Amino acid sequence: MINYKTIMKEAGLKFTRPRSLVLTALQKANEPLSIKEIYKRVPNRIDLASIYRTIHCFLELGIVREVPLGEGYQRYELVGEGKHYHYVLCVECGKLEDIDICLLEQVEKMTNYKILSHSMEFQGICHRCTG
Amino acid sequence: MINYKTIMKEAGLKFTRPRSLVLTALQKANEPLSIKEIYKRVPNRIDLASIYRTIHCFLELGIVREVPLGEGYQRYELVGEGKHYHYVLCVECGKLEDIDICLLEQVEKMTNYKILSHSMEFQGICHRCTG
DNA sequence: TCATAAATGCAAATGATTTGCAATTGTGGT
DNA sequence: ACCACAATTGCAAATCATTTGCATTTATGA
Repeated sequence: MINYKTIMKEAGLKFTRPRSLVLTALQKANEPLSIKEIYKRVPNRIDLASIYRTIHCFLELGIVREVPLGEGYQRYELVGEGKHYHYVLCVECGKLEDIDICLLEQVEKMTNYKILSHSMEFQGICHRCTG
Repeated sequence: MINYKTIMKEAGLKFTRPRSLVLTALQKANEPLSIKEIYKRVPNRIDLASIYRTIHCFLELGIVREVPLGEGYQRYELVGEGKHYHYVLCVECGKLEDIDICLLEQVEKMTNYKILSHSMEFQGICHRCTG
């Protein structure tokens, strides 16, 4: 179990109510959430600006990663311990599935870069929608 | 050599001056361009809205692909014949390099989706900036 | 050359994200 | 438990990317 409060304390940041609520929303979700979706899932209507600020803070801490699905906005998900996902979005029915591949290490070796973040998302038509 | 004029004609679209100029800008570029960069590189100041519309048209025709680098806007590049690229962006110095890997077929098999588009971009720190 | 649908430019609208600032709230020390 | 203070919030307004409506212009094929 990751102790987010400790992570934030060590970074000299406060563990505030809005931050806690955003974490909970992300933990409960079973897919990456947009800012608006987080907004809707958080009780007591936290301000949108605070959610944006919270997410940026989490991105810097490495708690959260960005999932760009080409929808015109970003989605975010908890990084969790080690393992992470990539997604296929069906552009017909909106279904989102995760794929279990990642090239991180391969790319670090190929490029000689220290990779900080990456995205690898696919858009297509799922088996059912293809007919 | 790809004949863009023919492609467009066959799709029932006009090969207009703005479209031609956007194509030229993309052909001359050695990296994916943002809408603003295209705007700046096109002579005679085509309207921004026309560039957006042109790019959408090219995306539909499959002439152009979207390259999301997490910069807050999109970049676009010509698809060319067959081969395409993925990128690593150095967040320190802004250098952009391409990587020669692609998982398209592997993912189509794994997921049983018809993949229409995908992104796979990396952000990190290049060898020189790491020191 | 002409007719006509398609495309453009302009200005205004939209949607996502950011920012300034006064009011509020965790946190560490007492 | 209380205080002091910096960090954070909420609100409203600003910004930036992208889209849209509409009157005017422009390729295209007859």
